[in-house]
Amino acid sequence: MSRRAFHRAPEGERRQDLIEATLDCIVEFGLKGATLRQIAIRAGVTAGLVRHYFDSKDQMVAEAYRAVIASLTEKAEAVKGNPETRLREFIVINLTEPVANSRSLSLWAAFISQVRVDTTLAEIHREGYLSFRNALEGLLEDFLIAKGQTPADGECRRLAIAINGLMDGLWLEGCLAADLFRESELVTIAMTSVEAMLGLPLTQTNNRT
Amino acid sequence: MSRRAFHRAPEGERRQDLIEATLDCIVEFGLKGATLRQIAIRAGVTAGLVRHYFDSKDQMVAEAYRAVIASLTEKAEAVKGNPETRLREFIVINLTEPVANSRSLSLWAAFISQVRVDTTLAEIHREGYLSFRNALEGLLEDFLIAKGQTPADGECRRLAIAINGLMDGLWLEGCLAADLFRESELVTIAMTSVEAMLGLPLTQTNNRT
DNA sequence: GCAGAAATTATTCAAGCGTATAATAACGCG
DNA sequence: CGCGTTATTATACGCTTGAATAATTTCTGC
Repeated sequence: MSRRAFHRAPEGERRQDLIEATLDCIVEFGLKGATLRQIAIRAGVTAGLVRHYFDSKDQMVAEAYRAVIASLTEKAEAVKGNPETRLREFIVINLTEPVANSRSLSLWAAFISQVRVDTTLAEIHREGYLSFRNALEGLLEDFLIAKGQTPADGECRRLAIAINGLMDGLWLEGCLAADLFRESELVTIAMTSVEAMLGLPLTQTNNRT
Repeated sequence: MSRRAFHRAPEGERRQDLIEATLDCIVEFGLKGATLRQIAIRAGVTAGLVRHYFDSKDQMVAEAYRAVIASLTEKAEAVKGNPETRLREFIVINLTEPVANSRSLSLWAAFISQVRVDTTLAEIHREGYLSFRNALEGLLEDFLIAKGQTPADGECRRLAIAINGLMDGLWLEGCLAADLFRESELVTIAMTSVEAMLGLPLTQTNNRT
């Protein structure tokens, strides 16, 4: 009787593989189809191994959610350049691959639908949302100040909410039905709309050709 | 040995009760927690009855999704009045109760996350989305024409996409974190933003005091 | 108020779930 | 090279799931 051959992976790597496999399964089979056995198959291990790396399946799923949030926000929070460029880049990043695609939406929706059920997930969510909106608010403040304006109290907050809403919504549309839009149509719409909301142009600067 | 007492309900009523119970369970326990037994408890019947009214649990869930879509769109599509009032009303309806609340979002997200998994749900979704956006596009066209404009080809489509995106996003924010916004703050933000995007004021008309 | 139809309950079933535990293979270190 | 550690597999367990079927109650029409 011979057992399956295997190799011992470094802890961090295996954990990441398991999380990635979890996300793959959620996308492909939904949250309820993402069983330990399916996840294990996807990760190329056996189901029992999960509990060697995580206290429970639920804990692994929560960490997988953290990974999703991170993948949705990390790029946008790392933009560099002058305020105008950063604001433009922020918009572009959030409305194009890899942030905007149907896989991201599937994952995001799967977890959001659990926020009411699982308080752990609810916390992870709120953290991510606030940090994202604060980043946008900072971007807007920098931009307005750079344009010589002194935004009134609460003005940046109001704009951040509105623009965040607009971008969430366009992101949603882009993820749900990418085929209904021409290439980069959503980015153009977002730029035009944000310009209208700010009452200022977002001229393309610093673009290398 | 005595069995549980019961009464025979009219077909339509019982079906509706079962669908309602299904949605309640999805909100409270998530899609994977919405089991036949839980649903039956909620509906005040026993689990076996479900298959007397539906071919399978999956079919019942699909019909429950149809009901959700209908509840999210029926009010907005019934607005009356002149174009400006209808546009205003459309915005208000979609950003206030009962369309905008955390229950709606939970349900919507639960189903959206399954769109990739279940082709039946995917069809129901696309139908609902397009009919909603078309309604908005018609509203915008009527409004612009009433304002003496002759919108260029594709202009209404572009505006409908952008405004639909904005409203989806604000709806999302309102559902996710209602406590972060003052009463009707989102409606105000939406109005201001739409005015900016259209380049036209949305004066409050026909309001009875 | 009885008979027949059918709505509802009760029970059973196989499959799949997450978890627990024991056996074993791989690797690092002397 | 062999030994101990532990990452990994394998197996078993108790429970829940959706579905199927049988038993029973309710209701309608006469």
